[in-house]
Amino acid sequence: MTDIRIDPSVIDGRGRFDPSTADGRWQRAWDAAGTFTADSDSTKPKSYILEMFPYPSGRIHMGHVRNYTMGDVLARYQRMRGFEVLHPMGWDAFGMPAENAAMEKGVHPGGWTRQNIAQMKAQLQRIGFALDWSREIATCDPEYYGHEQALFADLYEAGLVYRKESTVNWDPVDMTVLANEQVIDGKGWRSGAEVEKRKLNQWFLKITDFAEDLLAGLESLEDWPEKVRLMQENWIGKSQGLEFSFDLSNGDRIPVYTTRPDTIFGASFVAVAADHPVAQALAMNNCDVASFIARCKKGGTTAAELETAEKLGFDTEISARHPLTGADLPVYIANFVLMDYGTGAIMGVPGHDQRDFDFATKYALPITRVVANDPARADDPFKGEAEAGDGVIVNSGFLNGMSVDDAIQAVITRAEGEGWGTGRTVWRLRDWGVSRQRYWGTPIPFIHCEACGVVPVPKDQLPVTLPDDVSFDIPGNPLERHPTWKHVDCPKCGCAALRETDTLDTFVDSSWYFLRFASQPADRPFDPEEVAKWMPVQHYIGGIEHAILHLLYARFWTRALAHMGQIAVKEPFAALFTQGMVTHETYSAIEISRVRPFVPGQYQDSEPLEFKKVGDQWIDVSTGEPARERVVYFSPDQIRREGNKAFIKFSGEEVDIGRVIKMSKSKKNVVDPDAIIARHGADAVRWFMLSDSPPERDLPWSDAGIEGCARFVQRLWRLFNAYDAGATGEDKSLDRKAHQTIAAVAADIEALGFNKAVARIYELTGAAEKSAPSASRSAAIRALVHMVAPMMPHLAEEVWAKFIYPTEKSKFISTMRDEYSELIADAPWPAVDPALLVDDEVTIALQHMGKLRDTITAPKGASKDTLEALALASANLQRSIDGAAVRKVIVVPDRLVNIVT
RNA sequence: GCGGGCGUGGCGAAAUUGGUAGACGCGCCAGAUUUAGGUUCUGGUAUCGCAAGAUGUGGGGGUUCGAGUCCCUUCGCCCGCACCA
Repeated sequence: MTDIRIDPSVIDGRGRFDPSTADGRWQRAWDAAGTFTADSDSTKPKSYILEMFPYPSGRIHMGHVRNYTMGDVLARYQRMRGFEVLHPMGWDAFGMPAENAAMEKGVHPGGWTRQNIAQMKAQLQRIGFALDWSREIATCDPEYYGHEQALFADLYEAGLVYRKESTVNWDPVDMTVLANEQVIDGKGWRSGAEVEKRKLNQWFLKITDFAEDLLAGLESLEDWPEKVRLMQENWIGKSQGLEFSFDLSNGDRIPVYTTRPDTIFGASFVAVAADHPVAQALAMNNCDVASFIARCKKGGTTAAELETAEKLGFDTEISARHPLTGADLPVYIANFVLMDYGTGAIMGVPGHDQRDFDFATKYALPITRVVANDPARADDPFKGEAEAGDGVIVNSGFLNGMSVDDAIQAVITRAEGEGWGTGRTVWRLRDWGVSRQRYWGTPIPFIHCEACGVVPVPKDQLPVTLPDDVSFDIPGNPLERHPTWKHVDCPKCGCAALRETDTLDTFVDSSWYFLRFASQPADRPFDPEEVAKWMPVQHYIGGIEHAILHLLYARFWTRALAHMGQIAVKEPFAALFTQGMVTHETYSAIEISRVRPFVPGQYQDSEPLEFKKVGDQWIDVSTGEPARERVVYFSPDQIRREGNKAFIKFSGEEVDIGRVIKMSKSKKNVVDPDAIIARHGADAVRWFMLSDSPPERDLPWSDAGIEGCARFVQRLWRLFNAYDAGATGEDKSLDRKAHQTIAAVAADIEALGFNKAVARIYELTGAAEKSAPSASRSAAIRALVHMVAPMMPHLAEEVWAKFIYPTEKSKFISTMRDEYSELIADAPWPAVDPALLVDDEVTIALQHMGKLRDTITAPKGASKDTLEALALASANLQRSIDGAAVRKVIVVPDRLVNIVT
């Protein structure tokens, strides 16, 4: 333990807490003492607290501050509860923004990233987080991604890695692959060219091998939010259905898959995906088919785009024989059928599937009802949309009268009996495509040899490091066009071969980083024994935006490692918490400007710009042409608020106050944590992050709010300043309040109800302020210092060192050594006396017909008869009853009496 | 299109198993302190009403002695959708 030796003179003498000196003082003290360095050999019980590590975009934003403050409170609280806590921090450092910066600013992605990391680390340190920086990792360091390459090779050996053709967004002008976010309205974000779908040979991870297990595992994740489990369940999307084939008039067969075999009699067409072999075969000899398929390839690859795109179909003029009715159904090629799901072909049942309904309506195909609410209404017309709901089967031969569920079983049984189909489980989950045609990522450690095929880079040659000498002035993958990097000798035969130039999806980097935090040997990814000491993560905190992909991938990766025997746990995160965003109102004004550039001489130089509104359009008065309207946003520090109005500080012009939305650069509604910390100190910001809004909900930032928090920091300082170690006398009600608060705050923190814990601390503070000096009051103040220590650690250390530790040390140190450790960061959570948790008096509500008429005070645990007698003695209650006959009296002990007349 | 979520004062919100709706904070109002502003302290603040009282948890309906909480229905807003991290 370090000796702190605070010189009282350095602590602000004007009676105010001064974060500008105190924050740094205690951050240095924790650092010097190694307070937050996790010891994996400790005999204490272990607790691993983890927040999702940040992408080093340049600056810490308020969302990070909120996220890490929550984790920090948990980490510090757990330490006070006697746990050895692992609370690490690192950087999810690969990704596109670095390449974008390289293209826009001409900097190297690595240099840009490392500079950002240095800056953001300094910012995090100024907030005073209890982090073990000795375990810091950045995924862009070869020391990290080299181990990742080794793990990838292990997965390959275990048969969980393979290559296949897959569709990407292709920008035909920039000749480059585009991410979904780089496709805007179907066009490339830089070139503006119409994006095409293109097939590439890519690397995949067999996450579908674990679909059943990933689904089943969700059951055990009791401390995950229900909604995240539901989202994952839907994402995995297990469905049971029927696979069967249609015989075609041209002699082919088309296997289709349906989750609604009960509606098979309602099938009026068959549709195949544009990539379907049947469609591809037709395209060979028919250019109409080929051009239709080309048309389907336009547009992006996102689910939303595919499913909202206008339904397009091409009648192949082939017919398919219905296996039960023998009817001939037309076969279409359709853009809404996906090759990746099921068999890439469907039976179209327009009556009971909305997409099929839209399609049938457009191409005038029959729409037959086969499910009805009531058998008598078997021929009711449709009201402009499909009916996907439950009901009774009608117009369906042997199925008539059955429920949907029974009919599904009946059709599967018959199909299997007659040999024309089989029941099959299909997953919505697809294998994870991890190939990225980019520079700034983990190189995929494989070599392509003409003779030997795909050969993994031997482990003793890892890491495969990225070359530094790359340029971003030409589109495309710099690794692909690097003059030497990809040329290597085949590790097997020694012949000239080519290195894989794809890099790994950055989600791979974040799928195992929590293991590397737990254990960091130089020669392998992690030490299983060390990992076992810490895993699983006890609390994992991050944004809801990761509810599906990151969390599913991390669960998969952990399972895959367990499958290979490398670790023992299957679920990486025992408890998950998804926090809300930090929001701020927006300030905007409409800027109206001349569309045509100003041409001297065309009109008078001195002529003022004048616009008038004609209908919805602004018109440039001098040219008569439509003017350009543009929304301009202003940042909060450019704005002065007055009542309900907002003005630009500089010009005094009034602006519109917009909605409270997530802080974002484009809307300029960001508040920089650094500026706030410089002004109010770290503790005020931390307190604000925890106050008011429940942590899972959005937190609206406000200047008034942070100022209120800064005032509360000073209010606590004054209360702690009034601490009297020698005070005597007992204040029983304050004792009760203090102990109830200690217990409730502990419960709130454990349930991550920080806003509630904050409210209780306010209440106890108010009660302590109002009470006269007494031993009880001094105890309440000591308890408060402990309780705020996880939330406002700098203030807590300062008051501990100045007001409490020096005076109490000599008195108690022999008997209460732990509580009186020099740093409050090392102190235990205050003990609770259970006898003080219950009140001896309670307030009883008196109701007449359920309406409140009076309240009385009664001893706790009073009998029903006593309460009834007390209630009937109430004048207010009697006035309401007004002599009516009492029919019933409901007494809820310690709560209420309700008279029914 | 599919999936998920959220609606309670001027604002952020709280409310064991259904049992006093609005704790706590912000803002606002009044007063005290201060040379002034800020700070600090005291009191008030759901709505209507002088009051008694009535109304009130997005809207409508139901169950119950009693509903923010349970059921049905309806409206509004937000988020995710596989190459953003």
